[in-house]
Amino acid sequence: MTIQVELLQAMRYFSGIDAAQLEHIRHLFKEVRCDKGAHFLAEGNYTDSLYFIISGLVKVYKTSADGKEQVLHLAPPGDSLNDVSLYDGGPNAAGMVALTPVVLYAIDKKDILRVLRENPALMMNVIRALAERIRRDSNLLEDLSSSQVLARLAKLFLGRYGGEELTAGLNLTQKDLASLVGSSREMVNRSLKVIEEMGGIRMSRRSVIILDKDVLQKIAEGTVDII
Amino acid sequence: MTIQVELLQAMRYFSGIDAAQLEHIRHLFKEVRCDKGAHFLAEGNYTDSLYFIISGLVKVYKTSADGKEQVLHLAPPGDSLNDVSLYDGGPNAAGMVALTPVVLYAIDKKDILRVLRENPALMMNVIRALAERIRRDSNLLEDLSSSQVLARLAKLFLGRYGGEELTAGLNLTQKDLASLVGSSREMVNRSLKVIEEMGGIRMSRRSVIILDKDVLQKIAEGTVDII
DNA sequence: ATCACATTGTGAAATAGTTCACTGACAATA
DNA sequence: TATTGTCAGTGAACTATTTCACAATGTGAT
Repeated sequence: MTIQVELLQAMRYFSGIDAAQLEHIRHLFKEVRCDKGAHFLAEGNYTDSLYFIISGLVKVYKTSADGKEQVLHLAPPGDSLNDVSLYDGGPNAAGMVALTPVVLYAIDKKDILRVLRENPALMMNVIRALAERIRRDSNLLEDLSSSQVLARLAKLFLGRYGGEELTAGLNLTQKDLASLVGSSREMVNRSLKVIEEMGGIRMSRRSVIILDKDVLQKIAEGTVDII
Repeated sequence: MTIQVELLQAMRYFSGIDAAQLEHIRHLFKEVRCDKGAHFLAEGNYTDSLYFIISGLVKVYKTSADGKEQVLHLAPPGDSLNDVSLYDGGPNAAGMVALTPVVLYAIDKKDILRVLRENPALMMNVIRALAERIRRDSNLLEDLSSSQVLARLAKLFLGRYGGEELTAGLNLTQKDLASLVGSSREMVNRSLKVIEEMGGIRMSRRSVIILDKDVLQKIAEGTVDII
């Protein structure tokens, strides 16, 4: 339950901030542990904390009126969670689930806002982090509206989406993949088969092994015709 | 060509910043005028300026490999442009076109960064502005991947997208509407007819008049079955 | 007024993706 | 080991959307 300064330094927010300063604020954080599968933050609610991912992987998603889920991001360690509602005062903009066991450091809204105000270097870090996220989101947006499922899946495997490359240990189901690329489970299943036949991946239960990035690259570009 | 402090105060970045401070930095801005239709910022280029919209409307868009355009935002006066590349150091994340004659105030990257560093209140404004944008983008993202064209069009007319309600004076073509909702011109044409028949809008060349928001609301929710 | 051009309207064919319905495979646990 | 439940595979019907092709309409420039 002790908050470690070295772990804080690995967060995007605190990169380049010196240990002495972090030493002063470490007491403001609380460690939170989530089991795999835990929905620890619900869309639409008001949660007055900011979270940092120390370890594990978090799925950030939105659910539409008709129940369809769209994954916005697979957040790896170093990422912050729930920034948006903190800074714009609105409700939580997305839901979060732990895809693996997750360790978070949590800090109260009022505390982090105070710390920020007193620390311009930190604010610049936040600004950069938010800017990177906007770029990522708008790339995803463009992609979702232009390329087709096959290409989107290939891009996913190339690590173009969540920022993290998908590894074998993730244990994502085909349904998960579907909501990552904004499609249906069946479509993902069929597309995976195609990519497998082309030698890009090998499928097995709850995991996909990447075999040939060049093949994926070609599929991602839509250069390939499927017959 | 004179930069006016009162106009600066109307920008999201400078809201709540007092006139005396703005007086000190006004000399850093340059006024830029764009004709309607001018593509004044290209995606992928490096442009070391931040822009503020004083008047007019700017279309912010991305173009995919196969030439399809997706509109990210219709930016109204008060908005800043090109923030992302400024803060993350990457190339321009989107292209920009003036949809009307536009007046911008431009400031050099190094200048605005210096001003920011010296002014924590300003930084907090930036953080809030970026957070609002992330929320907007992720709503758009969810929407594009879930609802269908008819519903997306209705939402567009309800002002749920670009943040601004579409007015008659905009002179958008059906092709423009298509790239706003991520669809094709023909599909937009047919959908507009449907909405018109239901009494939600009245169409005329290059403009759409909103007649009945309740009808639009129902269409947006997907409550309506089209026969 | 006329010509050229951009915009709009529309049918029909093609396509991508969804949904449904069901089967088989696997894994956990009782 | 039997049972239960989740996950993966797959055909078939259906739906939304795109694409193509072309006609009609309006607009601006000369």
